[in-house]
Amino acid sequence: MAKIIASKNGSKKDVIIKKAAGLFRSKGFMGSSMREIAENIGVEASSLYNHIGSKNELLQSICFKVANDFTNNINEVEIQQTSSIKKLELLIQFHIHMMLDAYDEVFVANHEWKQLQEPFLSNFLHQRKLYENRMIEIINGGIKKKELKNLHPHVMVFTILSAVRGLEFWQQHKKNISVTVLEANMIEHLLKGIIK
Amino acid sequence: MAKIIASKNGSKKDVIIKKAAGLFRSKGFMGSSMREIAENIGVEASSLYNHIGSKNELLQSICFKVANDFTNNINEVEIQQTSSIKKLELLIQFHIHMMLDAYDEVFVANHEWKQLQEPFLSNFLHQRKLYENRMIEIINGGIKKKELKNLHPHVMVFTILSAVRGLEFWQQHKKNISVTVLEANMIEHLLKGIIK
DNA sequence: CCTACCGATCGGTAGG
DNA sequence: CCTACCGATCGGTAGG
Repeated sequence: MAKIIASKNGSKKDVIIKKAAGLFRSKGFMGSSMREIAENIGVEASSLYNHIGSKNELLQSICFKVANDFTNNINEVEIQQTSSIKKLELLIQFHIHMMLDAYDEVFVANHEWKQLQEPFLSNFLHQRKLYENRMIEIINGGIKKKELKNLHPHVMVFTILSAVRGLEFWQQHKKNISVTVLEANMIEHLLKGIIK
Repeated sequence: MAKIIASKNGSKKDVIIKKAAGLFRSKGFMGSSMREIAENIGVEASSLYNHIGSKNELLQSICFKVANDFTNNINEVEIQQTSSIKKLELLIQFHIHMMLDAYDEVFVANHEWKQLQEPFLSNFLHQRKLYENRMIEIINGGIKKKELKNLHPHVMVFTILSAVRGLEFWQQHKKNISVTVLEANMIEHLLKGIIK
């Protein structure tokens, strides 16, 4: 009769979500069973249902927590009185830090959102679309003010967003490359290129 | 008693693999059943086993076809007598074209390789590691010849590799952006940056 | 190529 | 929180 131990900054539900995020990242949503999550925590699968409604609800919690974090950040960035370049830098920085602080969750939101059920799937995609559009607006502002090259804004946005997702790989090389180097190098690369 | 129709340039097995790639991309490997693949083709699930050995074998065929295509390309690029910049450009170009010509397969190789069984999983990761190392060597050459900035080669490699993966998103915007614009913009961005 | 079927495992519920 | 269990679905096989 083991028990789920709620931590200081999280309910039992949060403990389950955290374990689920780790498992969903390493084995995928469809490849992870409720029995595995339960085993990881030390209880029977059926006990989980005292704290959560369904497996899909776990995925929803993970995906929207991540989406909301990014939305909140761009809210702050948008109102700053600074150049478009600096705004992009702030956004990239936040993506890098999210990837380090909430690796499992960001990974799952990036890879498993397709398994979301309606209406959550549509909501998630809508929120991501809005985020992209707001990035495009920042870039359009930069092009108008001649801060940025006149490249296709949409291409720039998903080049940047995709590049920061590459930090998933980086998790395996943590020891060799420091966060500071990584951040500086990546921002340099994505803003100023690599040709000398 | 429907039959699998082999096309001119592919056996019945190839037809099954192609359908599987499409399904694995849209629903994930674990989220796709053999019954769904069969239904897509118009036969019963058990009939598939006259042409293939197992579900995992389908994933293997997809992942290694893609891996081999990339390996063959870097073989050709490496021996060319040209600058490191041109070599990177050729590699990026090939990634873009693979993403367009074999979208499903590249997507599956990128997202579902984790579901590979041993020893295929190790082989796949090894092959990818070799590819990355060869890109790093090209970049190191460019740094020595002062063609490229002295940034961390590994960070450059996965910034580039991740960025081209962003073309997955682009599939949804095909109508608005031409391949030519996309290719030129992305290469400009990844090599020379976006700051004016 | 199909019908018929196997054992295993799944998400989830009832009831205590 | 657990035991016991449900119906559904899975990958795969036997046999024709």
